[in-house]
Amino acid sequence: MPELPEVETIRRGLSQFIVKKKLVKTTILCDKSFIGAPVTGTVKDIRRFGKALIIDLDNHNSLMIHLRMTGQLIYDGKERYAAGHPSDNFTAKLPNKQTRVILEFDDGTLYFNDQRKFGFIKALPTKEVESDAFIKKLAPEPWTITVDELYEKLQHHKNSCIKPTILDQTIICGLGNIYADEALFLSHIHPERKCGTITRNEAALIIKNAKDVMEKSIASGGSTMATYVKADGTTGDYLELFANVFRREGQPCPHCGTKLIKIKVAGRGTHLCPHCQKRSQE
DNA sequence: CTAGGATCCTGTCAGC
DNA sequence: TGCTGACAGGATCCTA
Repeated sequence: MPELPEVETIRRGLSQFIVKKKLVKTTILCDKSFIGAPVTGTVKDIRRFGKALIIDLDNHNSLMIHLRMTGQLIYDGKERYAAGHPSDNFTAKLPNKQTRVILEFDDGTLYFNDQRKFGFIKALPTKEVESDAFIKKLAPEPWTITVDELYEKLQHHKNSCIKPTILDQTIICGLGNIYADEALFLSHIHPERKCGTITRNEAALIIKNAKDVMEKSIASGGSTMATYVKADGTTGDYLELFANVFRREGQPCPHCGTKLIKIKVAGRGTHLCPHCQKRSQE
């Protein structure tokens, strides 16, 4: 799914199209993709908490949207704005087989597509957004978390591997599978290092690099979800240009030239340089 | 309490 | 061509 930078990019992009527009009708094509009762109203603002988007209406109702692994938001109006999990749906005719919810506005239609149905749209009163079970648990993002807070949390999970721990949104918020691998690579930390072995300086490094890699992605417009057309006519993923290690197994490490490898850590595909990221402490 | 694995669901791809 | 298993940019639930 889109991680924090992609969701932030969607927030900014979608705001251009639906703020001040009126949501007039909701069509639910998959029951599990919409929680609560449909609402109508004019969009006042779009907020983001971690990887969740909140669309606030002017009548104290809100829609919380989480794209999870394969969610997409495609606004079809005078022009089309498409974002989320990259696929042909961005340019396809809509609705289609993967369309789960259709939100009709006064000047366009917002399609919520989600191949695996893990994502959802939830209607709730605006005042209950911040006390929502998911939102409430979120840890601070890399821009606001302190080194002390992350370091202390890692000590509470001293026997867990560092990678799945920084994917936990209640530990540090915003990282997903791509940016976790990228941040650990830049920090020269092996994804299977036990949290108990991570030093205070290394915790600081993880925060700094998570921030750097996500800022770089936001600055380039959530580059990892966009596609471009290569000289030979085939499409490429900006992710290929952006990532140092993600989906680059077999290629040389940009730092030392060693072949990058892919392993499995806590069930997730994990990319690293076996030379730059040592399992044992220096 | 932690840590690990299974699970939700659909689709694609590699290998036989 | 058809089948099978592995895998997938997330998060929760269950078990030991």
